[in-house]
Amino acid sequence: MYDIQSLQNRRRILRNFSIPPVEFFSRSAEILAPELIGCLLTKRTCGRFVSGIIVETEAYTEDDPASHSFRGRTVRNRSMFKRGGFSYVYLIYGIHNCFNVTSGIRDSGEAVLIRAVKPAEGIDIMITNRSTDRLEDLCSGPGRLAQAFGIDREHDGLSLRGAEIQLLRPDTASKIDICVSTRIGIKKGVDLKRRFAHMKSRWVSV
DNA sequence: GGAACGATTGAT
DNA sequence: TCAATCGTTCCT
Repeated sequence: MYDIQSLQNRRRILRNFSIPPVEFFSRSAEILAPELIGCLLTKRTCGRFVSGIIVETEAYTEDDPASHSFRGRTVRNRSMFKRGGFSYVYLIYGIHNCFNVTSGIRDSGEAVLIRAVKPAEGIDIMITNRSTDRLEDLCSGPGRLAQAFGIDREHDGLSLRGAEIQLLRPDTASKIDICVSTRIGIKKGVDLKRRFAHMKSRWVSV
């Protein structure tokens, strides 16, 4: 579908973002996770684009009992051991997909879970995918976000500097107030403060 | 081969 | 508070 309004909206959004260098992702998950707040996650789908500004993340490292990589490499978590800048997508509770950004060097087994974004582009697609038109419910939570973007395990292991999914960094560093807290929904590593959220954002989960 | 469980969500 | 739902992991 040729949609001049969508194209104009995309041009306006992309004006302030660009593909970060590989080194951006090669830092440890704890460093990268807060840096991803304010970045743009964008995905191509059926000739259109869905995108949003990241407002909530969580860091997972290999020495962390809550991390999928804690017990080493398996069939499911193998993407976590790629170098930084790739997707790690897994199914949770047999129902929901969760989207992660790998970080660190190759074999380090680190990733950042993207828990929420502020919808920016393709909101009509998100509404269709999510079967709700309540904007706060579209992408506030990892399962919701993946559903809104149409992300599933088919998108596991993709480069986030590639054609299908891109993670773009703002060109000008603006000061963002970030709230650090314990992570959501885990039973191990509960005391580690590795959740990062845009302060007072209406778009974060819980 | 089988059991237990999980980085969640939505309805009650 | 609880059910949904299934791939992965780990144990036998």
